[in-house]
Amino acid sequence: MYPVTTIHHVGDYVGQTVTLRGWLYNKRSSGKIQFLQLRDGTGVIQCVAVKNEVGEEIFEKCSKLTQESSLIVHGVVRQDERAAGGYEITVLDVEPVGESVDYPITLKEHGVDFLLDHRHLWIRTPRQRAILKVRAEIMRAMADFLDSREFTRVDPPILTPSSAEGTTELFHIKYFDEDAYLTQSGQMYMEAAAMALGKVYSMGPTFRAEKSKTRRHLIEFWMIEPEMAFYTHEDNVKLQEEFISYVVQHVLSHCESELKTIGRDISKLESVKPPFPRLTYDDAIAWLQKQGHDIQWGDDFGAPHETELAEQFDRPVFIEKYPTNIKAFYMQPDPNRPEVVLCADLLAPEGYGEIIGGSERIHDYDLLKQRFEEHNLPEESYGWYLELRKYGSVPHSGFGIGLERTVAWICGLEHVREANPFPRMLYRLYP
RNA sequence: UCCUCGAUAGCUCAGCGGUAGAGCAUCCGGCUGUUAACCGGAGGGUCGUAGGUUCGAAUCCUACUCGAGGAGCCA
Repeated sequence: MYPVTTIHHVGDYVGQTVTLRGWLYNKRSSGKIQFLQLRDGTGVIQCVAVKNEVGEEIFEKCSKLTQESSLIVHGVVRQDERAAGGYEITVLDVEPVGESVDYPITLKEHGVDFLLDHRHLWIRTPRQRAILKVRAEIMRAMADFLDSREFTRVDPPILTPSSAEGTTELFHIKYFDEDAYLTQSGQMYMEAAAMALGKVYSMGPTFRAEKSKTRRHLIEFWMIEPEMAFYTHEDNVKLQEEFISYVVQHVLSHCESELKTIGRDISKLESVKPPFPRLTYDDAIAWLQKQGHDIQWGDDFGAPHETELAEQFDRPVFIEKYPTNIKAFYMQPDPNRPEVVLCADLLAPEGYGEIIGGSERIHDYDLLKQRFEEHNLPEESYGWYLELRKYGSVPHSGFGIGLERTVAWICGLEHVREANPFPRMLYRLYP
């Protein structure tokens, strides 16, 4: 019996015999020597089997292994300059575990459609593994940042009686004899939680039944939604830039090899530190008009507008104080200019678009009740939300960050579908 | 929902009116340092579906199906 370890830790065992367990990523052979590329989820390492050294029987076992067969390898860890990761294994013995016949994903090129149909296998490749590691590290950094600032994680429901904003299409399901919808945002519940616990955040899936078909959209995606009692718009924006900067710097220092595998140009991330540039909606419209765009005050930005605005800066940019009537009903009007609201969207650089939407929320009972009437929102569904303003209401703010867009930006991905392990897209529910 | 593009071997693609092709993968053989290894050989096809034009259609036309990229909406 030899110590069992992982590829990530073989450096601690140089000169010793260890046991590794994993899958055969690739194999090259040359008559009397075979090179087995073993992967175990923590990395890839080359295991060398020489016929004269291991003997006929073990050499034969190696030659029968096919791509993605699972196996246990016993061998000596050796430092070797020729190896990609710096270490190699000299094979003493192999134990085949599960065979793999006609593995569909080869090491050559594949099309997107084929890869998505085989997503359950595609995630085994080094690039996809690296993206999933970065995603996990981003979520860890987000939670660490918020936990260290005394936020409490609260999980809002996924089944809801109706929508938060009333605009987007929701997934409708039967809830026994009632109608229910899959959540499109936990925000309203987080507002209730903030009145109970002060500073809270959620992390979970949200659903939009929109027929969106672009590289920035998924039908099911994850949001992180912090909500803070007594926070003003200004406090909110400041928290967001510290939050994003912490996450990016954390990934840079913890995921160096993953970012390299993905091929990310990390010089574009190093500058992501506070303060972030800020434009008011007014400034942004004026700037776009100067660039020759046909856009008027009161219009919302399109994707090309967002890209052009963000391209001016080397870090994310806030666009704040949008016109009241193009934003959600619950946003607090600017006391000096009621035609705009105290909100900010954060646009990521390099054309990744909006990654955060946040605002100060209306805390006044009468104003919120008036908004309900203006937007024809049924009080039987939203009564509880209005009631929060009746019992010790306080100014409060929050924001929602789209996880897949953040992962896509930090990893430099072409499309958000690679940022989710099993993406749900228009026309794609399998696997 | 709209606009654009695509569908040929398991995969990636070429062929664009006259006998269905290549590389990779698979199988067989060779090779003691390979890095998407290489060299030789073999098997592998209802050219997305339906109809039309033509002496003849993978190729031209029409419809449909499926997918991709973009727009709108959003995170």
